[in-house]
Amino acid sequence: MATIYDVAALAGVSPATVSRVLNGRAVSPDKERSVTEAARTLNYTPNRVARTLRRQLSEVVALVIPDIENPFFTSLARGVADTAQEAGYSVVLCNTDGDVDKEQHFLDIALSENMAGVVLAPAASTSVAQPLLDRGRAVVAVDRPVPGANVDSVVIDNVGAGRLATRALWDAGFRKIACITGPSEIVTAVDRGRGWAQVLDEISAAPPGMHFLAHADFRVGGGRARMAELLELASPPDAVVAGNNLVGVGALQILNERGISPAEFGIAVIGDLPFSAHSEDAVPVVHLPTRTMGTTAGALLLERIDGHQGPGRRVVIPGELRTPVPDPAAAR
Amino acid sequence: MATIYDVAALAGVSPATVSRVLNGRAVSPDKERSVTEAARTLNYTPNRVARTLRRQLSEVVALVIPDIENPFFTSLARGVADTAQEAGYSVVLCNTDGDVDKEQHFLDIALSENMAGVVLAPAASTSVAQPLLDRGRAVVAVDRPVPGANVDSVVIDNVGAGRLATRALWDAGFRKIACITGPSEIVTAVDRGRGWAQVLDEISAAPPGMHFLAHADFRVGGGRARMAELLELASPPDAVVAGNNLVGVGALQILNERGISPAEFGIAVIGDLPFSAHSEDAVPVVHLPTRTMGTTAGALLLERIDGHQGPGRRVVIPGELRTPVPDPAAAR
DNA sequence: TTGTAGGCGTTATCAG
DNA sequence: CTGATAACGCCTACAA
Repeated sequence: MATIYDVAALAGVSPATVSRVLNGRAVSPDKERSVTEAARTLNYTPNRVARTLRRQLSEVVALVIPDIENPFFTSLARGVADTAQEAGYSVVLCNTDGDVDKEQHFLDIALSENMAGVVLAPAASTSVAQPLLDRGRAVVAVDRPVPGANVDSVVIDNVGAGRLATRALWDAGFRKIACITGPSEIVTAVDRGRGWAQVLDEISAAPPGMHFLAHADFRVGGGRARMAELLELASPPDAVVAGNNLVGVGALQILNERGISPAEFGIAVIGDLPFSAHSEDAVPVVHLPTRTMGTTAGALLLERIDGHQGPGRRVVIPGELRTPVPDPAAAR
Repeated sequence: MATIYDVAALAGVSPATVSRVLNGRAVSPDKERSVTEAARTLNYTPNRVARTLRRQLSEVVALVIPDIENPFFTSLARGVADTAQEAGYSVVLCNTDGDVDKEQHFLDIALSENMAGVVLAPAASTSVAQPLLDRGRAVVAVDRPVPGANVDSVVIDNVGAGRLATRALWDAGFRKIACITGPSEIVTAVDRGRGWAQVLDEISAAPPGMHFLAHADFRVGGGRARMAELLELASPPDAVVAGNNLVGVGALQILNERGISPAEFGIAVIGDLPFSAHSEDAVPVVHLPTRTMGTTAGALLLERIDGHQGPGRRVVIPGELRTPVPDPAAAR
């Protein structure tokens, strides 16, 4: 591998001059030309490892997410990648599988690899990015907050999303509305459940009890299991709010398997249903602009990397209710 | 950040001895103890950048894929990550968006970051990993082959998968079977189309012409567009083979929107339908063991990293036809 | 503007 | 078994 010394020798200048050319600093035009030419003929590529060691900072940012198979997070990832790559940073994606230890491991690596920053969708509320912050590294939390004074966060208005979904079902005439949200350790999940409870407390003469609030894991299997249980209840609900996209898929699976139509049993989903092949799936959905969350998080991260100081900023992004329009083709 | 010198000073030994302890080399027990203790009290973490610079090789492998939003690739990614992390390597995921330039960029970075290896799902058949191979880096191609003598590859038996899907439709009684496959630049897509053509040539008295073979991009939108076109044909098909999972989703969308049931118009999909909420989607599917592809690719990569020499190995993984079982609940 | 030289933190070589 | 020392490739004072 050609080094900066090889280029310098071929160009007849010092390594320092080569470095200057590479980094766009003032150099006399003729030397600049001979350096770029020498670099090209040697097929020279700067060694990023050495550069990082010297500069104490690499041009890589990490994106740490709990579930790479959830379209919510892959869409988010694209947003982050777009802004970061725009600014010349490479993005490496780390999947924690919701495992706090794996997450910690990745954060350790981000630190010891001198990565410029981390966008973190924390697996749990105990996630700790303090070592990174102590070293002055940029950290932005996304989807869920992270403890720490100087971390920016980009989150959904989860209470509001829960309210929108619940309200949509109420307005459609359903009166016994249940909710399947995520694990009680995940703030996002709890908040969506709170939104559900708020609306019903405000609006309903007889708000349902807590037996209408189910906690699933945020996967298809969780949605299936809780949905099936709700239907077994002695006094079952007539509608359900699904706490995220995958829970929504699971719940819809159960309803479809049992031949229950959306007209008889209402369902509204928080988050966008992935890869839906059916217009019957055009249930009310609270659209979550995941890509925007990603670009926003990326922008905040870049600002921090560029030296922005100050306390953690908090960007709250509202969900947007989308009720299906009657489809003339399907209604034929 | 504590360095190896700090630890050495606190433990009363030389940096070299600390390094030996860290790397599990022979050291007297008492010194070993004082070193580990000093490391703990200083909260010492080895600087991976410096280590990589010195060793000329990092403990990171890259996985380069064309579409992070396609479950086919995320599942693959989990397989690769599992085996690689098992062996102590960190996996960084790079999304090329099918863009050859982005792909090249990531390969350059893998090189200049001294990464140990790359698992590459190439965006195009022109993808060139030669610079990596020249530097002795491990490279494994997955899903699609890559030019180069010493690259191992893990691919689907795409012709076989095309045959299975087509045969399933034929056996179900359909006689005018079309095929929507991927771009003609992608070998995977072409091979699946060849499988389709083979079966019909062998089995049909009047094999369809090439106007029954449509090339879409491998996305939902592509499946939709081509499916709609096929239905407009003066003499339309009565069944279709979808060339991948996303094309399958798109084709199903069109069929569902028009109220066409799988009984009247047959569809078989190569690849697993993601997040399906409907048992009507239980169409014949050629299951592709993506996770296994990932673990296999990871294993081959690790062998190469460990010094395995020799010409490129080729692992071909068969698809597996899964026909839906009649669902008593849905049939009620 | 240009060159010299030192150091980023680690590991490997070579004496002892 | 242990320690001093020289790299790994680059950047950046500092000096010219």
